[in-house]
Amino acid sequence: MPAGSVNFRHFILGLVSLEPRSGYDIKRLLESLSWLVGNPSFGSLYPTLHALLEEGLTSVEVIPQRDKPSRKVYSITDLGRRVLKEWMAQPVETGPSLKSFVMRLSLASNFSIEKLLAHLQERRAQVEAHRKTLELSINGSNSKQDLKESLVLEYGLVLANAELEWLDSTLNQLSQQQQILEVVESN
Amino acid sequence: MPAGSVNFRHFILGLVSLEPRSGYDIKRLLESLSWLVGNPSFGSLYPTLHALLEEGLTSVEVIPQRDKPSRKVYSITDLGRRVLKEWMAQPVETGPSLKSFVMRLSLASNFSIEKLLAHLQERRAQVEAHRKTLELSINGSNSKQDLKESLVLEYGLVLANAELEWLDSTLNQLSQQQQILEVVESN
DNA sequence: TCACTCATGTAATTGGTTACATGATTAG
DNA sequence: CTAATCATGTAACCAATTACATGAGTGA
Repeated sequence: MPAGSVNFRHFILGLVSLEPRSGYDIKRLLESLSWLVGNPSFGSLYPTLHALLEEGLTSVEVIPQRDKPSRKVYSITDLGRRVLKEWMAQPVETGPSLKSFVMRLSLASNFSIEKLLAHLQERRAQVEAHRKTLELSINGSNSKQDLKESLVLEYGLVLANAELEWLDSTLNQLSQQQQILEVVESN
Repeated sequence: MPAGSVNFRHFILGLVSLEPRSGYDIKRLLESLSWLVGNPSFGSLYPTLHALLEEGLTSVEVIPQRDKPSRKVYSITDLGRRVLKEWMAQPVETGPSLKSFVMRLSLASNFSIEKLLAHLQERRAQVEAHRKTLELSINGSNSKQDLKESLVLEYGLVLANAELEWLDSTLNQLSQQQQILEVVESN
């Protein structure tokens, strides 16, 4: 069920862009991040790798190994880089999905500090909006749902607040760093 | 992309079990919770409603309205209740999915306090495990991924800790309530 | 007049999943 | 001798999406 789901295609392209990897490499990497971004099965991983290759966004190098199946290591092409850039530029869909945000975050951190700031700020705005609606429905006078006054909203609020706190402190740190860089550059 | 996705079927059945609702009702309800549980489109909502009906898990009452399309209000059947109960009993899939947990949480809060406690404890164990692996990879000496030492892990850790805190305090409160109830009953 | 809410639905497509197949090597 | 790891892949299936169709009433 693709609910609230996110292009693994682009994320995988991004991972390949960081350094050349095989499908198996990617799987292993994603395993450790599975809670945050999810962990696509081989059944979808390999086909997307094939698709990316066919569309010219990546290239392969087949590396034979003694006594093991040969690895297929994918690298990003110029075209791939262009497509990836485009994807990174467009806004993250609003909604429940931590995933899409985290995907971008993990890639953006390898890009410029400005882009990173932009992503975090975008997220901040979304979470802030989310927090407001939660608060409204908690104190809200449209009192007719059982669900509403339940734990769920409180739970959501706690997570939202924690996220906002982290976003703020991270934004602070980063913009300080940025200012330092600017000063250094201007000398 | 159906990554980490979850049976909306059962959740919808659960919503109908709380009180009879139409497809439109459900949509409106889910809208306010979209951040936490997601908000299925009509294109999937109506068909699942049809399927539930066909399988005898729900029944309909068609309520004609003057000057508006008639509403189809679904109620749960005995069979439906049995199936729902079964679903609630089986463990929540591990993984990234807030969604599946929140779905259950919002339904469980209408059930017994024991069940609620069980759900929260299950979640606690999962999040705790998640937190540990995150901490390991943060201090971890398997230092070769750029991603690893990036913001993502820290972000995940912050969210996990916030969730754990909330889970603990909620578990405390609830088990206190439970003890009080027990005392009352034994008198 | 235009857009939105109410209220239902279908068809085409997408992007995942599970289960399967292959096959050698290593660790308990 | 069994199970796990490395490493690739395909086929059948599933649950969601988007885009479309219909149609009256309300409010700017």
